[in-house]
Amino acid sequence: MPVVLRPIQALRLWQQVCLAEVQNELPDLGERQLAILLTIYLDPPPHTVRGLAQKLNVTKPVITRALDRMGALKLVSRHRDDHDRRNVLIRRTVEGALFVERFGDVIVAKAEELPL
Amino acid sequence: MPVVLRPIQALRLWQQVCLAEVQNELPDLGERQLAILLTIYLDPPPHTVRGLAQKLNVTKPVITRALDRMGALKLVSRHRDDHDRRNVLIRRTVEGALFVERFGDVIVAKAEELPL
DNA sequence: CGAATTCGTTTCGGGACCGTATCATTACGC
DNA sequence: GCGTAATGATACGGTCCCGAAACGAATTCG
Repeated sequence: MPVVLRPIQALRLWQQVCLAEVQNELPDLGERQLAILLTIYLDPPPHTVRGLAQKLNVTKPVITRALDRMGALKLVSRHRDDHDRRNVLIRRTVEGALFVERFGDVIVAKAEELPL
Repeated sequence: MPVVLRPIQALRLWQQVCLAEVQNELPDLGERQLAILLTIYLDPPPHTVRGLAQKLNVTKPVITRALDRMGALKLVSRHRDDHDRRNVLIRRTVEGALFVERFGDVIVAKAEELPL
């Protein structure tokens, strides 16, 4: 069953979720950081700096710095690749999984509240 | 017909839209700016700085600065209220309406592409 | 081996944004 | 009028982020 969404509903949904995120006191990740985080949690591993940079069409330092910030928040973790020690593999964390899960729940909740 | 969205679909949707916004070259508004813009275009007028600040639960300078930036992008316009010249009324613009409309279309398109 | 390549990080200069406090202007009660 | 309240704008100090360039470490290839 495909997801049916009219433009006005789509915009309302986005507004409600943005409002919820702005109002809560949690650290709000930027659009780029959120895109990176969701990619790590939704796309199949392994994830590398270069791979993420290509997927998002941004430069590598953007990824490095986003990982610094999200790593400090324990949302992701970095590990050297033993097969090619130049690579850094980005992995999920328990905290990150929880964060993403809650975020998904917020979207679903706001979608259910949408006026018809 | 309520909007039905499972968590995994919600997250995928958010990821795809974030990716689309990050990848396009257009100015990317922050989460707050987007929340303000959508509120201006979705909620009934009139809109004032104070009203928006209350609705978003942020301080007034946040609104003023966001309006500065979005005003420079021609997405909104400011006008003095003739009935109470302390007030500033925020109004829509043609460019802003186009921006919002196009944004809604992106969300709808990404929703339709979601895997089941 | 040694040079070139690849990967992730760091540095640098600059811009965007925030929160607090303060300001100028306008409205309103006395 | 005059003081007070309200509105939006501004000043200041600080944090975060960006893009470009340069860098160190690891790998590949001649």
